[in-house]
Amino acid sequence: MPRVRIVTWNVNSLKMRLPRILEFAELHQPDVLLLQETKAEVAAFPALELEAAGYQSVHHSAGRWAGVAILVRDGLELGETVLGLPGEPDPAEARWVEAQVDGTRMICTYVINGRALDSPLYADKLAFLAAAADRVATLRGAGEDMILGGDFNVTRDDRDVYDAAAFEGGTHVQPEERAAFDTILERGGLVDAYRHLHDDPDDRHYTWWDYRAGHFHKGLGLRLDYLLPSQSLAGRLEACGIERDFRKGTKPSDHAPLVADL
DNA sequence: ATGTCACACCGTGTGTGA
Repeated sequence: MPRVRIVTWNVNSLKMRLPRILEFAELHQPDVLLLQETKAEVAAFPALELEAAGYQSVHHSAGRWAGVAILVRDGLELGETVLGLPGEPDPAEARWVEAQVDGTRMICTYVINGRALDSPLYADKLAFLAAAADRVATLRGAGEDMILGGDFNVTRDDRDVYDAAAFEGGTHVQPEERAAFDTILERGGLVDAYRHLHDDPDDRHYTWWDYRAGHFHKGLGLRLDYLLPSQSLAGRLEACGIERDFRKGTKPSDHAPLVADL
């Protein structure tokens, strides 16, 4: 695989965010984009606009909610695609899509939020994370290199949370969620690309900020978005960073893009 | 500040999901 720039970005509606996505593509020239929360019907997917910008795409749609897509720059080979995750709680929610890109499997996921610890959706979240671990273990066993990226709705440790006390008793910070995340890394043989390059005890950089109450302006965010390459690819990591500028300006998503060069 | 944004629906607001 030649040097690639890969991006994960929860865009919170592809339709609303298309101008910012095209702006981002023009500025940063990514080779692969993993997009979550497309919130677009199949027929509403802006394939022609993306083709005009130089990208082929695969979209797994759930209509008005969730939805994930992989965009691949012209010149890279977009091969086999897979829609859905074996064993996921509700396949109709469209939270997992895979595509072979020049022989490397790119995977884009939007993990179930969970809402609250006493919600059935929280059990579904843990089940989804377990199914993801099974899937990456299967792929690893088949000898495949991969890059799994997306919005995991989990922080890995308290560095990833602006105020751990404020989240006590809530989702996104629980030890069982974090353990489920670590199991994905272990069983898939994957590396947290951002932490691989930025592991200072005081490194506090976030990828999501609530739209409300000026949280972005106040620096109150969470690190929820990840790029997880196979260990065999991680040695080639040159850079991994968060493009905070795309959380600003006109009609931003509540997530910033996470970019890795490898 | 319980503070915003985006979706669908016959809608000029309300419910749902984040």
